[in-house]
Amino acid sequence: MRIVKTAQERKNEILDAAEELFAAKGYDNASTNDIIAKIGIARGTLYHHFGSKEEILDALVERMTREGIDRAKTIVRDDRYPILERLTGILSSISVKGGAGKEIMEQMHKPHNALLHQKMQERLINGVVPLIAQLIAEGNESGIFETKYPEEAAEMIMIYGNIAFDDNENLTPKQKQKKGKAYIYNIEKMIGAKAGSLEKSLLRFF
Amino acid sequence: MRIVKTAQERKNEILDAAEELFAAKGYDNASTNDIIAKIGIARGTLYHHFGSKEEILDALVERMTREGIDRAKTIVRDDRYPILERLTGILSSISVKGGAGKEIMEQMHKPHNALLHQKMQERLINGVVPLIAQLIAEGNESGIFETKYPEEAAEMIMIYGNIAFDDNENLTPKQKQKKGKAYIYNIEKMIGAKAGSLEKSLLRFF
DNA sequence: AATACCAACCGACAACTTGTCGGTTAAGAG
DNA sequence: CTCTTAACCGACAAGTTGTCGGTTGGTATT
Repeated sequence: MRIVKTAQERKNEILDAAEELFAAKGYDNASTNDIIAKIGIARGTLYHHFGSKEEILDALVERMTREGIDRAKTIVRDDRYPILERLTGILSSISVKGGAGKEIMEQMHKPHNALLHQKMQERLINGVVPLIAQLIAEGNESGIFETKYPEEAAEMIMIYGNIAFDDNENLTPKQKQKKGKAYIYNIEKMIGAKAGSLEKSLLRFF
Repeated sequence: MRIVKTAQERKNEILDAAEELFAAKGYDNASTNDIIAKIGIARGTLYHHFGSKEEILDALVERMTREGIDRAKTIVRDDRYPILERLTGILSSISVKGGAGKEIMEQMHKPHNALLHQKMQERLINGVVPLIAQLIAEGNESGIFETKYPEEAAEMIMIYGNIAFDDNENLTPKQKQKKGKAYIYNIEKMIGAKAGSLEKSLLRFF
């Protein structure tokens, strides 16, 4: 008797396997055969649920980024907190962004994961940049920031943040800390925030 | 009678073909068979000159970036020009960076070129960031800039510049111009340059 | 409780990949 | 005129993705 599951269950099962395998071997080197072997299904079954290997990757990227983006959204909208706090909240969620998918993040900058990396980056940027931009614009109006280009500043913050805190395994803790400080310092200057205001607010998160 | 060429000649021939094919179809979708068919050599010949398909990519990336990096180096070292001019010189060479390899740049952000994209980015960053950092540090000493973190500011400038002016085909000229202005504006603020000084210097290039 | 339907499942197979390897040949050295 | 060797060749192994006709388990219908 063959085992039958709902499409949703099976899809998740496939994504779970893909996530592990892509993290361990990279997208290029993990084959669809590896996936089906891992969960014991036939080739046809895999392609019944996903149209191609890349479609699996897309679904996985979607699943991996959804949580982070949703969290960022709720942070931005929660006006119980001042703008500064909400901004630092997002920034810290960017550089942490590990949590569950930490090991995949660590593998991501490796060459054989270029596609995964690019797709995640694109989704994170599209999802989070508008949120940061909105916050900066708000801060602009309320007088705590001052910049002519909130949208572009947000892009710069997000893109750099995403790349710079990515391939950092070879840095000492001290270097990492310096890099983080410099990041905050540069952001403050760029959006015209009072020197030290972001850093101060960021400290409250730890 | 079979045609024999020097290793250098043959390698360039292979890289030429690879460049065209990767630009047209992407690295993933262009096969080694496409390459050897295009120049009429046998499989074994290709692998006599390059150890793997990825090695071809690496050599190609090296060839494509070498010229730009060399140019940036000479710009930085040429102290006949003031610091401001040298900095804007590099910046414009980043966002232009087209010239010969323009069409490949236009294809580069597409998904099937993620690896090429990543490798070029890495090389450009490693090659150019130290140059920008040095310029900023010099400007710092001479009093025209003011920042605590020249190195990190340089990273941010380069990384954002590289990504932002990359997938821009879908922007109107007007939007592009705004983006460019914002980029310069943000850099000025970040490195503590006098407002408008960079932009003014940049105009002299056109 | 028999019937019919269909989504989930299967695995052989086609068509392609990359990389290997033993053998061949042009061209220069001695 | 040989000898050596770097450049060259193409058949082949081992693997990859995606397809497709056919099977089967659950579920709705009567």
